[in-house]
Amino acid sequence: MDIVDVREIFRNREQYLGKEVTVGGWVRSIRDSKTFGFIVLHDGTFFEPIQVVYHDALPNFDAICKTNVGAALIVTGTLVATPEAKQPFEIQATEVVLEGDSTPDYPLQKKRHSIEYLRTITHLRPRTNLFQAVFRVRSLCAYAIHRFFQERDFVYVHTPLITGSDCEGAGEMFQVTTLDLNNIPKTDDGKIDYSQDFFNKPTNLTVSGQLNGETFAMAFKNIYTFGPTFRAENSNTTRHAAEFWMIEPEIAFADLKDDMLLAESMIKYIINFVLENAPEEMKFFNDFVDKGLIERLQHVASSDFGHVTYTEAIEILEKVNDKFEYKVSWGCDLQTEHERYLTEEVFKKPVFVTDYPKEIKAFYMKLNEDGKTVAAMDCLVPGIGEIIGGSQREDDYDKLAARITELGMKPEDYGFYMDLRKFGTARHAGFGLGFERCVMYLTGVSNIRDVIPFPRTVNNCEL
RNA sequence: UCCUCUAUAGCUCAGUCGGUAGAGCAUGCGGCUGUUAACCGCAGGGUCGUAAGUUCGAGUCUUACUGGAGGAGCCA
Repeated sequence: MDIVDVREIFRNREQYLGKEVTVGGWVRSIRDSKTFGFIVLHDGTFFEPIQVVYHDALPNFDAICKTNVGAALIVTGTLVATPEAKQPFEIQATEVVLEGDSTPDYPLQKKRHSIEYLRTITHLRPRTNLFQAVFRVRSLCAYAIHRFFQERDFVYVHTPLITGSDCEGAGEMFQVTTLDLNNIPKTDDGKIDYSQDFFNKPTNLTVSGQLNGETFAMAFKNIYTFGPTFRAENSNTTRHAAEFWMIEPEIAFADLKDDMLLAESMIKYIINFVLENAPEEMKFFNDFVDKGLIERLQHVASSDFGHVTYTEAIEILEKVNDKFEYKVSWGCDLQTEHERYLTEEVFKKPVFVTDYPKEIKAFYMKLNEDGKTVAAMDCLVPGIGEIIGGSQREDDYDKLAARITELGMKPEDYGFYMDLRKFGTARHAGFGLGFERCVMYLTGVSNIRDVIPFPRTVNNCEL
């Protein structure tokens, strides 16, 4: 018995029509009349389910009628075209084998459930239309990102998840320790004795692979990282998670313009790849999650992203300051409401905001000639806000050392990072793309918890 | 962490002015020869998130707590 994927049947239907097929899947819906019944079977390989018709000629007809939603079945029968009906074809069953039954209290019923309810059944929600579509697109999106960089000969670098560097400074970190928290060893002066910890010093989960990535960029020229990232921030929003994935390319002999070109072509590549390879899923999002999604993505993929400097952006925003709860002026950080106004009202497409005041950006960003701004860029997209943050890196040893000192940090804590500026420094740039935010943008799904298979947020670490 | 909203049947919700609980779907049983979240009939199903308070009486009013949602900050 060769079980064929439903995807294979839909994609090569002519080859299967009129022939006997065997499929294995889970019951989405089942209903019976006196002498026959219908099963909507979904096998996970394709967004659309396949309809099975079973008659009372089957020896186990009564048992099939009692089958519950969610049960696993293996069905053999003839594939018949149904041009008059809603579905293109169906299987006239000659054999229905109950692989594993379900029960009447199966939490997914053949009706619409709220997304919040589905969130409470993390282990079952992948069986629903919405999450089938989300997680197939997530998978394709990851593949598209690897393809994009590999086609351009970027080297994929696995930067460490456990870091002993306490100088990443991008948010709260999760500490990693093997110390017995019920009996913490102390030194004579009462501090925690990390000499007894696994790594002989305090360690944390990474909040960014960028600094490590830079070392490889200064060896391989073009590299990217793609891996999990951890932030212990107490944020409770639709777009923050404690564990998320990030893509961080780093390119040498390149400046901020090259960086933005890379970011823009990457976003367009991902959009085109997903539209081409998940048409059914994208149509579903367009119809039921975010009307106008496909048109918007196609528009983004075929037009140039907007560009505006921070200073210009402030000028634009100051003219409509009465719209905002937080008034803008040069030097202030852009709030969510300002970012949304820029990308949703002014540009109506993704826009790069560049050259921010150095005070509101990280220490490693390249100081511009004006001495006031740095070569930073944020890419803002409608509906999500910041999806990419990047910069050209400060490659001048003395300027970087001065900036580190200016911020009250110690250059000696950044030994390896300073060495890169000492031994053959070169201009270089990079950015970080929030993978989940990218999936949200592609699908129109508005809560990050619904694009992560097993989301970890404050107070929530199920399964 | 702050602000706002919210919690009633397995699910989605209604419940008026404070007077001891209702619908649809789902489930069970019966009917139906082509359904599309099938349809028709009958039935079962509730400590109204938790704890206190006001009241003759609380799903309804008050307070606290817990969970959920949205917004803000932080960021990707």
